[in-house]
Amino acid sequence: MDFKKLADVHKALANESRLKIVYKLYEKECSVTELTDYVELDQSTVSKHLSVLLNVGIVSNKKVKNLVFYSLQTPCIMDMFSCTIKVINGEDKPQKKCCKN
Amino acid sequence: MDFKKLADVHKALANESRLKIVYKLYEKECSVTELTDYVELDQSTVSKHLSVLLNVGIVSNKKVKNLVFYSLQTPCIMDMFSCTIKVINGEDKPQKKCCKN
DNA sequence: TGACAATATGGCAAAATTACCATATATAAA
DNA sequence: TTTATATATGGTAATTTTGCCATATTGTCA
Repeated sequence: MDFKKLADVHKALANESRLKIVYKLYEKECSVTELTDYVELDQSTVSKHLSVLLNVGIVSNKKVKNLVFYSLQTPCIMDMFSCTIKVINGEDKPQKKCCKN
Repeated sequence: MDFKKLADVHKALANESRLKIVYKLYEKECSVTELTDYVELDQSTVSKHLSVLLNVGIVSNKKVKNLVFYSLQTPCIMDMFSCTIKVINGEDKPQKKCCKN
């Protein structure tokens, strides 16, 4: 088990602003400017957040004219969140599985 | 959506040593001493890692004599990891879900 | 080409995280 | 009670993360 890589993915998700971005991208792909307006942080900060998500493969991007659109590469992430929310609500208990494959 | 709490859960998982602990606890419940031997960190460090996991509800503990046993409270976490690993391997692609409920 | 808009990068200060040491606390056994 | 073992907590230095500003880069359009 590569705990380093596993930790890196969770690190990418361990930030409120990046989580907001991921949720937004689940709705639709967005340009950096759209995301910057949405999360209300400096454009350079958003750009860096996006590179963190890009580096672990959670998002992908494509250039259209002078815009760069980001999209959620791994919808799987949203299933992870449904588990995370169960953890928050203390809904999962030993002997049960929350999302069976 | 409470992005703060969501981020806190992922923060708890955003550390190699805590991930090792979670995997170990998936096998069986362990005392702090057992976990300390396993991850090879200072006992006080392990104790603090455990309190992080405890605070977000990922583990629970119980006292037996002068030992404190920790156990995985949310097996759901292991399903999250199977998704995380797909992210790492780039196996998930848009339009597909990796772990359907 | 020049001017402009969108995005990325370098640098920095503040804040958060990590792991250690020392020590406090609690429980058990002698 | 004394001693020993297990766990938790306070303090601190090193490292990492975060977000800003300034600026570089890239692409579009006139």
